[in-house]
Amino acid sequence: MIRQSDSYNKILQKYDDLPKQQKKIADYIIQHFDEVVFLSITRLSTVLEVSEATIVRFAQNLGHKGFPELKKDLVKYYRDYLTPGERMKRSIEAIPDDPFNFAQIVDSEIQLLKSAVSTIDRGSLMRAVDAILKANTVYIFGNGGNECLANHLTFRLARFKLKVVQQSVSGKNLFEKLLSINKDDLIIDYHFYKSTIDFRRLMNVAEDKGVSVLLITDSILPPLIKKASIVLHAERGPAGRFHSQVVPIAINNAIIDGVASKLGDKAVLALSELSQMRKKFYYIDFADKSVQGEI
Amino acid sequence: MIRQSDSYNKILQKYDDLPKQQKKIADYIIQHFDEVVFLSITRLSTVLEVSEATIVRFAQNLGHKGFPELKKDLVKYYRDYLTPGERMKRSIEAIPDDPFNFAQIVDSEIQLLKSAVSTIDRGSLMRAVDAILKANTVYIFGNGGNECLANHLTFRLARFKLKVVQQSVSGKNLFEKLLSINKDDLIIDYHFYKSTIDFRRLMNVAEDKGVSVLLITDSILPPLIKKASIVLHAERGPAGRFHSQVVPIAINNAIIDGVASKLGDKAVLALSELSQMRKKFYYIDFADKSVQGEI
DNA sequence: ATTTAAATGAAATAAAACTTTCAAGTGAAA
DNA sequence: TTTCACTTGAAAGTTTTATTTCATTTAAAT
Repeated sequence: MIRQSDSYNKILQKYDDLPKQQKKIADYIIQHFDEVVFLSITRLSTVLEVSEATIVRFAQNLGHKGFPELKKDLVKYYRDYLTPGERMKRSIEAIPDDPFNFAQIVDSEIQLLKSAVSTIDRGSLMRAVDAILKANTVYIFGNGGNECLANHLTFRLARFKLKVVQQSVSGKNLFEKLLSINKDDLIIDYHFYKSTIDFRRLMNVAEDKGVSVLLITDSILPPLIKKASIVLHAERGPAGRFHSQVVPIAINNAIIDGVASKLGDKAVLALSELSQMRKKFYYIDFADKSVQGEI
Repeated sequence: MIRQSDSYNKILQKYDDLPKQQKKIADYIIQHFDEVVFLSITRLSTVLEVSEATIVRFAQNLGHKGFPELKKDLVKYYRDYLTPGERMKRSIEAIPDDPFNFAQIVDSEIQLLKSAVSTIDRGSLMRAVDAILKANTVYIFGNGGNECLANHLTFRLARFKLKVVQQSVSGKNLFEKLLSINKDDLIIDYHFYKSTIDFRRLMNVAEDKGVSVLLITDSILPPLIKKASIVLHAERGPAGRFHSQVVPIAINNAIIDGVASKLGDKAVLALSELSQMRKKFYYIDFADKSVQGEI
C-alpha cells in the first residue's frame, strides 16, 4: 500500500533503532495510514495507549519538528499517492501489453468478475447456504486445480464450527471416501470444463444414496448438471489464457457470507476466540464509533 | 464529486438561503472536498478570505454544533465514499437484509482488486518470476487460510514442469521440512496479518541457509518483511467480516502469467504434453468430440 | 432616504491540540 | 548489585484552533 513515501522510508530506516513504544507507533502508522491522517495526537494517543509525549518524540526522532509536521507529511503522501482508482487507470494505459503489469491482470480479473455477476442467482445462493446449514456433514470435493477452492471453503466453514470434510482424492480413494456419506450430508463439488470418471462416479453415488449435491461449475451441459441439486455457475473466462480461480473464490466468499449471516450470533461466537486476539489490534475508535475489524 | 453524502445534501439543500460569504464557503467545500477534510478553520479562512466567525456560522446553519463537527462529517463521508476499503464495507452493510446479493460481493471484490493494483510493482513481480525460474526447487508454504493459495500456485507451476513442493505444515513438522531446503532453492510464503512463531522460524532458517524468500503478505511491518528477498503486497482489505483471498489469487495469476511468458514455448510444450497424457489415461471424451484441455 | 433585520469581521475568550519538563521506570553495562 | 544512559507518562506550559461577543456594514423593506 505504501511504498516510496518519504515518511514511510523514514520510518523504515529508523525502525530498528526505535524503542518499544515508538515501534508501536510506527507499526500503527504503517498499518493504518489512512486513519492516522485524520487523527489528532490526543486521539492517536488514546487509540495506541501511548502518551502524547512519546508520539511527539517519535515525530522528532524521524526528523520532524513535531507531530503536526509529521502529520502534514503523511497527509501529503496520502493525497499524492493513495487515490487508487485513478492510479490503476493510469498504470493500465501507461504500459500496454506487458506480462508483468499487475494492473492488467487485475483489470482482466475485474472483467471476469463483472461478467460473472449475472451467472449466480439469489435463489440458488440461498438454497446453497440453507443446504450447508441443514447438512449433518459437508463433504467438499475438488481435485487438481480445484483443490484450492475446496480447501478455501472447507477452512472457512470449519471456522464457523460446521462439520466439514475436504476430499481431494481421486480414483479408488474417492470411492472409499464416498462410502461413509449418507443422505443427511451435503456434497459440494467444484467441477469445470467437462465430465470425468470421478465426477460421474460421484454423481451416481450421490444419486443412489439420495445425497444432495451443490455443484460449482462453468459448464451448462445438461448431463453434467442434471443430477446436481443446486448449481452455481462460475464463468472463468475465455479459454486460451489459463483459467482464473478468481470467480470461484468470489462464489466461495458469497457462500461464506451467506452462511455467516444466517448463523448470525452463532458465527460471531464461533469466531470469538480469534476475534479476541485480534480485537486489540484491529478495533479503532474513529469518529466516535467503534468499528470492528476482520473476524 | 460527492453525491449522496449527508453533508453534501445538507449544503445543497440550504444553499439558496445562504448569504454571500457562506455561499462562497459552500462552493469551496463542494469543489474541494478532499482538501477541506485536511484544513483547519484558520487555513480555510485564509484560503477563502472569509472570517473564521462566518465559517463557524456556516457550520451551525447546516445544523452542526461547530466547525469541528462539520469537518468530522466531511471526513466521514470522504472516508466512506472516497477510499475503496471503506466504500466497499459500506456497500455491504448498506443492505443488511440481503446477504445473498452476489453482485454486492463481486462489487466488493472489485474494489479490493482495484485498490491492490498499486501494491504490486513491476520490478518485484519480475524478480519473483526470475527467482522461481532460477530456483532448483520451489517450496511453497501456506497454512490455514492460506493453504489454498499455496495449493493454487503449486498446482499451476507444476504444470509448467517446474519442481515445486507445497508445504502446508506447522510446528515441528515445519522444521523437518525446512531441513532439506538449500540455497539454490526458493521459498515462497503466504503470510498475513502478523508474525507467528512458524513464520519467524521459517525466516530464520532461510536466513541461516541463505535461501531466497518470496513473501506474499499484507503486512508492511519492518520486522516481518525485512528478511524477505522479494515482497509482494496483497492488500486484503476489510472485506466485510472476513478477508477475501481474491487479491492473493490475482497475485498468483500474475506470477503464473509471468512465468508462462518467460518460459514461452517451453510452457506451451509442457502443457500440451500434459494434455496428451491426460487424454490417454484419464479424461473421457465426453461429447463425442476431442477437445484439448484447459491450459 | 430611513429604518430594520441580517450578515460580517475584529477582537476577546474558550477549548482543543501540541510540546516541554521532570520524576520515575527500564534495562544494559560495569 | 549498582550505575548510567535511555525511555516513558503525568502534568504543566505553550501554541494553535475554534467560538462568542460586539461594533460595523450590508441590503432589503418601508
